[in-house]
Amino acid sequence: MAPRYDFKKIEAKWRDFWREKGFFKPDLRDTQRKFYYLNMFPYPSGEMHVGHGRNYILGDAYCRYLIMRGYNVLNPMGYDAFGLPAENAAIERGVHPRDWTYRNIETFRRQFRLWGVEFDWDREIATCEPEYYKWNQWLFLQFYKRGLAYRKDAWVNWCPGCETVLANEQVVEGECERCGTPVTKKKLTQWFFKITAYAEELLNDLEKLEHWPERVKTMQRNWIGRSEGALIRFPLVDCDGVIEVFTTRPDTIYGATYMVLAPEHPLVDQITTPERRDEVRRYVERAIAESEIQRQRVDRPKTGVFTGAYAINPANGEKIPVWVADYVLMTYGTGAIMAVPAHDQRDFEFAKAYGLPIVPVVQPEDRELDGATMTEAYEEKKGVMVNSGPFTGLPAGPETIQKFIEHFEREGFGQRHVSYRLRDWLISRQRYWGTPIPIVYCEKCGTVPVPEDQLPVLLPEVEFLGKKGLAEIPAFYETQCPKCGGPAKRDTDTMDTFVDSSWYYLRYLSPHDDERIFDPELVNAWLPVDQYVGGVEHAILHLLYSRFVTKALRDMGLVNFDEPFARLFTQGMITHKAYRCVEHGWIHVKEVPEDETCPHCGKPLLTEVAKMSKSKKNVVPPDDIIERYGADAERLYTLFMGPPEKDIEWTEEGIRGAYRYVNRLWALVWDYQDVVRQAPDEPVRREALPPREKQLWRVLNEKIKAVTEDIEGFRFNTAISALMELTNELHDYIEHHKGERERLHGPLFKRAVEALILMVSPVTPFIAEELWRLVGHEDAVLEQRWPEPDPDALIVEEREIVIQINGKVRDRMTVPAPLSEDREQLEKLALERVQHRLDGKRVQRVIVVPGKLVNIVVE
RNA sequence: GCCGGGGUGGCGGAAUUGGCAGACGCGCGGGACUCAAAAUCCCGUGGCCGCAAGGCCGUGCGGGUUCGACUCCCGCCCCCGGCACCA
Repeated sequence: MAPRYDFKKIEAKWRDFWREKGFFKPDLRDTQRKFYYLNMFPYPSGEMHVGHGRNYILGDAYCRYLIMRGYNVLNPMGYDAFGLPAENAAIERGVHPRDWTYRNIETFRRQFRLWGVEFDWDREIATCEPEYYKWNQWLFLQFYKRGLAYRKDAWVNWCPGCETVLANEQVVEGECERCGTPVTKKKLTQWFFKITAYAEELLNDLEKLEHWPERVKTMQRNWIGRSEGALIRFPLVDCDGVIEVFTTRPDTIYGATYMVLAPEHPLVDQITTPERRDEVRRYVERAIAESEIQRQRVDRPKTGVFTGAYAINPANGEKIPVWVADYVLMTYGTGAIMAVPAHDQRDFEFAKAYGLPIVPVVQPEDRELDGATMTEAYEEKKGVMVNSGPFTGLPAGPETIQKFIEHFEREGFGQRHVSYRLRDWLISRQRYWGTPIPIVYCEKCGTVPVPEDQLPVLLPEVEFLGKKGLAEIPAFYETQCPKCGGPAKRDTDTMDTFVDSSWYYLRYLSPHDDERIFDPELVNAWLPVDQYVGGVEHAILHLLYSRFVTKALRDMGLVNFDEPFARLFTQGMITHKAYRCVEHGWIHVKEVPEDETCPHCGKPLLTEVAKMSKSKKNVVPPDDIIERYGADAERLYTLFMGPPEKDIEWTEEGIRGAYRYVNRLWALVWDYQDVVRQAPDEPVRREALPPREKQLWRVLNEKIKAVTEDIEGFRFNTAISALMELTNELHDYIEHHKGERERLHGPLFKRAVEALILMVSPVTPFIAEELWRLVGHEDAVLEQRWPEPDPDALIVEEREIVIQINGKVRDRMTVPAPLSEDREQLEKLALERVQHRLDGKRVQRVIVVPGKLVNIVVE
């Protein structure tokens, strides 16, 4: 009888072993078999839960596998350590964000160790260290030099909850991505990174990323939002100037019956006639005050006001009124449109509401459009151009659109233009816990970049100030101009933390270099990252910014690749039931009794399956799981629970199932360790094996093949099920010989058990290391070679042939392998075999699929 | 509305150049061990009919192609994610 599987003792025994042996430290000079594996680095918030494990356990298992395959694996870890939650937590607890952050980092390190998740710890980085953020500042200065960082006065997203501005990417359905507060607009002077300069390339290069999930690429395509069309200038009547519009339908210009400016459009004030001024001002003020959510509701009625001004339609010389309406957005195109109500549903609704003329210029083939009776806009590009001057009679479509644009270009009032939804990346943040922007404002010299040799601009060492930023710390912002030495003021904003994470994967190659941002030689040798893994929530934000920064660095000559991440895998979330009592609110999962009633009042609890969060009190900490079932069981369950890209619910039953398997594995190897240890180390020859042994030999090699292929494809769930099948097969084999160990085939049994231990080791490294010693080895599992299938073992001597009648399985027969390829023989044998079922029925046809089946078609 | 992904037992999920649907695990039922329970082990487990042998039905719905469809085609429904007054 095996002694109890004492996971605590075993895991404690091996916990520091791999680190001490240096298995996770690559030799960076050896790039022959290099593999750069990377998990998205975490934000160190409190402590990790089992959901975080999805990411890191997967990565650790994959890297252990790669090491055994002989790869030189770089798998580093760090912390995205700047950010607002640190400030908020610090405000709540009265500790400095730095202390809170470092305490969390300490917890994360402890948890990684408990999990057996190993990295090259010499490369650990934290973005809040001056050693790191100095290079954020350096990067900013390089961007500034090249015009990729610029300051402008703009309407920006403002989160009243976080008291800071946000990038467009951080506004989700009108709300702050972080805190959910409805976002408002503010006009501020802020720093931007010119990501739009790379819009076209960011879009086109998505095609190169064949190993990225389709949905991430689609999301980025949508986000970039390319549309082709034209810019057209409409001269104003009675005053100088023009209104420039962007349109994707230049062919409908003859149907433009009015124009609309966004409420924030700078021309609004200039062109509004005195008698309309009050009304326009009221409308504009109200529109600007409204939140983005209210304004962006698709279903709300169109509103607007007439400015009193007119413009000339440059195509036909007609005078058309200029309106202001909030359905036109200042942030897209030029902030102004030509309105063609007959062919644009939004313009149509507006025209109907305000009695503006509707003039069709595209007539469909099957009906006659009439502006007076139309009930909706005709948006299709099919039919014939009408009412369109020299274009009348042309077929509607792309060719005609081109002709229109050429006409505009000849006449000089418009030109071809591509517009993007993507806007420049606003990087200023009015917060303390971030990278100071290395810019000084001098009354004499203006905007002056901090010289590179004066970096880093350090965050001031202050008692934490609560919800106040650098703007409240004179000791920080009062400075001298680097150019003239006169009194000057520092920029008091910090950078968006997405700047920190947009290049960290480059820093891992030389994390402590204080001469330069990274070592280009190493970076070019090791990048792009071979495999990047993280949550899909970064599909746009982090991944788009990183792609942009990589391209910018390439154009500076610092890197020689176009894309930072060759392969991307997005793992799903782990969810858990959350319980709520109508009276007592969220109830912690640990306090919920078996019958799912409230521990305070006994009422039945409401349940929902949700992402683990402190607020819903449904967080499962790994520490508890490891205490009760061990890290190996948690790792096994995490990888077995389902396909890693899918969201999945954590259950107590599931972890128990995994624990059972680890126990079974322990007992199996323990009980038969002597058979393995004493077996002669001789090759297994298939021909020499008795039938049951032949089967074990075949199954073993099939499973080696299956497990290997599954791990390569990140299908750990099916890899583990194959390992379980192999374990079951071994049990069955032992059972076949009634557990009499002298009847077991030593060399074969040894091969099978050892392959099982090695193949399970990426998933359950602790027990694997222990079992490996138990069967008589002195060196480490990570020093072993990954098992290879023996092609000879995969040869099948007999095949089972399915016999169908009319496509339904009716019988099966086992035939020698060579015979299974003989169509005529198979047909004959099958007919004989099912003769009794065919009585009297006429056989019409027989389909034979060699090696697989015979289908007899009757009547 | 547009784009992407998906829908298979009580549950998580396997299976695709069209060829045995439900691997593996959970749960459940039965048995062994035990004074008893837990743990463990063994057997069973898609539904319906049948004592059984066996039969019928079955991969969201409706059609189609095919000897044969979870898999391919056409038309729908539902769920998840992204974008959305983007001109």
